[in-house]
Amino acid sequence: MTPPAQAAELRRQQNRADTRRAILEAAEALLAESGHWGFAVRPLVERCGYSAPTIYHYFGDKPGLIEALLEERLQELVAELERVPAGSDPIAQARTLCLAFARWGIRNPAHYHLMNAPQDREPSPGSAAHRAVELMSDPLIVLADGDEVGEEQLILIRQSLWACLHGLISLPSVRPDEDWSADLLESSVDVLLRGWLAEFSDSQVARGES
Amino acid sequence: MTPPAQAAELRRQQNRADTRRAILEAAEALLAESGHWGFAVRPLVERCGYSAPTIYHYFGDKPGLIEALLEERLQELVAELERVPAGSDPIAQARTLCLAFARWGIRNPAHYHLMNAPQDREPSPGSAAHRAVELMSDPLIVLADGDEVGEEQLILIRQSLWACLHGLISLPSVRPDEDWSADLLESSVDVLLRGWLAEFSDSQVARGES
DNA sequence: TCCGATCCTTAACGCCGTTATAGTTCTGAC
DNA sequence: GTCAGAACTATAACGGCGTTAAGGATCGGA
Repeated sequence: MTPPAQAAELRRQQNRADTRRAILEAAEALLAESGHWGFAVRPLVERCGYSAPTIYHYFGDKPGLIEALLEERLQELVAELERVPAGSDPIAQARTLCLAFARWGIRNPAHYHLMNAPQDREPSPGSAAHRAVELMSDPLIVLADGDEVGEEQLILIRQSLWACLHGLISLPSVRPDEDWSADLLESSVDVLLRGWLAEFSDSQVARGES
Repeated sequence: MTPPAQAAELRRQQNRADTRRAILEAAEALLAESGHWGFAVRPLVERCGYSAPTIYHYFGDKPGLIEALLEERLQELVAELERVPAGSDPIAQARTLCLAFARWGIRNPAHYHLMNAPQDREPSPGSAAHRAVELMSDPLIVLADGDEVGEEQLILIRQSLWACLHGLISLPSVRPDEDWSADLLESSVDVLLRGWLAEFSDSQVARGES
């Protein structure tokens, strides 16, 4: 490729990145204003100055646009999760990870809702969503390696935490009329972790006795 | 009112009830087939044989139709909740109520989803939804009367149970790809109730020590 | 110079919830 | 018996949604 061609290619890529960015920023603003309902292509067309086929040119379809929107916010979440030290206590690590994840969801209710919408794509292996799942599973893997708890029970704990966190994140945004306690998230996570801990130290005792 | 007029009025009311029932039954069937996405007025028009304005004549708008749909299923839930004996142990009662509620939600994922949709109306005081909320709160009221736990903490427990149950009900229907454990609901409810029980017997100890 | 790829637009399609308009039927009063 | 009006139902449309077919403009490379 000749030097002027390289320069032209660069400029083209830059333009492409710029329009993508402009559309995504308008989309973020629209989502913040309108919530997950009300987030539609046509208002986005009005706001970003590009026509609908342009948006489809860059993102394929609406789920693709949402995927790009989520990717950005999920990178923030991944950064927070990566800041949690592995440490020696996997329970404390799990606690911190759960709180970080839930607080991210509560801070970004519309994004969280879109993440669990039926139109959601499978997270590709390189995506931030995939990385976030890996990070959330880390302390459970440590527990599994430590042989302190069986495989099945570990799956049960993971699913229980996941489901309850989902409820703690989504229900307050679904029922804004309720006066939600400020301690709800933290105390619920504590109760869950302590409860599950007691569950499998009991089973250890049981194993010791048998 | 003359006797023939009474008969005519009765016949009219019967016709009205019959068409309402026919529309609702078609709607139930459509919801069962298509899920909460895909539940739309036009397919219902095709299925029930009445035109769209007729449906709007009977139910006002789509949320009104959904409300009528929910009312029926919620009456089933209320019947189940009423069958739970008050007994002497409010914890055991709460456990049974939580499990009954969650299993109803898991059995009727589309109805449960519609119940928490943004278009949902406030439950009117006479509705089955209102009655269900009352029944779910019963054991917590007993605990409050027993003075075993403070008002604030009671709200916290109620919200925690509500939110976690919401997650345990809705997440499996949102993520059908995950291989959800059969024990998930029951063991999670147990962990939560035992955890909260420990939480406020601890605080009783703390109060005794202070 | 001209080809082809890229970028972007206008205009439309088929779906949705909803409603204006109007035709039919049946009730109740004169 | 007649006639106003209420109740019931239908056709056809409106505006908004996600999406796309068709075509024009721009621009780098042969």
